Amino acid sequence: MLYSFYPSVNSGYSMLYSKLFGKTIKESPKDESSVNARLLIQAGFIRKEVAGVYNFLPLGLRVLNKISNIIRDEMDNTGAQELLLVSFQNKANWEKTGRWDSFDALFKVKSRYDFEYALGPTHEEVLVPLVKNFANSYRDLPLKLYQIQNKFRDEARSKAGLLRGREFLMKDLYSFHQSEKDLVDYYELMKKVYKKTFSRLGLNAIETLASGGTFSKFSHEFQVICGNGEDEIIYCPSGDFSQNSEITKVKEGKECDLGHGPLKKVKTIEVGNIFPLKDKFSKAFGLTFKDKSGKEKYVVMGCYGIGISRTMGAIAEVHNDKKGIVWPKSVAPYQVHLIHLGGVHPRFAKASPGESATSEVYDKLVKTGVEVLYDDREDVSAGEKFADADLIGIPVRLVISDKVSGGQVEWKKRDEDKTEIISVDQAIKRLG
RNA sequence: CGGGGUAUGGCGCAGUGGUAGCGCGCACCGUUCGGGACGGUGAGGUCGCCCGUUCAAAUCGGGCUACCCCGACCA
Repeated sequence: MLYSFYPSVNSGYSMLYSKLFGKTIKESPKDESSVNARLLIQAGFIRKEVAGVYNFLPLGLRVLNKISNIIRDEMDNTGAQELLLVSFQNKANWEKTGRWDSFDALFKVKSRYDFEYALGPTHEEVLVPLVKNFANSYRDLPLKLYQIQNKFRDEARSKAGLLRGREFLMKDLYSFHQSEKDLVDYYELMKKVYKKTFSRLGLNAIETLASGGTFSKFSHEFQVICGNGEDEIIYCPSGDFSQNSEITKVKEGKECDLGHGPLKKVKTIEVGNIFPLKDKFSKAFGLTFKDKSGKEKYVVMGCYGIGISRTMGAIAEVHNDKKGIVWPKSVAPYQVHLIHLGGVHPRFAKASPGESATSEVYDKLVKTGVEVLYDDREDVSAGEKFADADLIGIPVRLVISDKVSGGQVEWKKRDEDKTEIISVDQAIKRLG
């Protein structure tokens, strides 16, 4: 919560740029060419460890957490419960489903001794045996469990920054039902919930029919249109049809059945995917329950994933301009980028922060609960501060300089050119 | 996994046989202060790794590794 007793230092709500770990860099790294990686590295959100594996710096982690919390909110609203499963997984369970050999992106980890583990790329092999301990009766169903955790996949080729990594953050939810009918009801609900979740994240995700891979006969993907995406869909811009071009038999340009005009083919990023697993895994592990008449039946399952770090990459891919990232408000690391320009209090930063006009505004914003990144650097030109603010992409920029008088700020939104001078209180009202 | 490219200071780059340089950044001093300011001083590199050729290798030859891109693959 808010540390109001010590308002001028960093808290969960605020940060002094001079203290922020992870600075912007002027020239983007040459060994990255994807838009998301260049922007996110340049703006100080992430740093590459090895190919397809990225560290998240404080700004990046804030975005990741914003995304995660929106997803949590939506998942909890469907009656799901969050838990946290292991990354080191039991080899025997993977052999039981046959995926120890058939899942080719599976990382296999050997210990110095005779142990061997699967490094979790997905969690059916962990959760289904676990659920077996607790769900034995129709009274225990339906059951919806999810987690947010790093996944590992031994991709032949990682690429495009956060869009295809070997280690990435993912939300995976698994549902357990008495009947296929109950699964279908929840599955249909999740389609709506996914649509809404992505919309809250600032993405228009198109529900798309796709293959089921090693999981099921078919699945539904949530695809965001982006020229740099690696997927391709054929869809109706009016929203009643979309299929992954891997499986569709329909051709681009064909008239939509509902008369909306020609179907289009576009490149996309897959940010979510849901599968009706049915009894595939319950059979493998003997996950059964007793129904009302005492008959033993297989539990019917579904699973629902959202690539959280990939979604962050997708947002950066979609929401940017020549100057940098333009974060949607809901996932921005901070709501306000506060800038002080010389003139009002020359050398102000050498005085204790609480004494300058800008710091007073900063403290006021923080006390009100507004998340602020305050560029308190001295001896840095206006142009550089503006350039950094644009690069980082926080939705609202507030400037205090000799252009504004006491109690006022200059307000500018990241996605607009217009600036206006308003009172601090007005600014707070707008941010509320 | 096939093909292509790259590897020199924190970042971006130059340097085709004689012992490494520029811009940015960083540190200090001064001047600046609304769109990436200026002057001065200074720190920082076993030139990805190994082997070889040579009196001498960032530079030539061989091998390896890492990263990026295209393709194949991809809950």
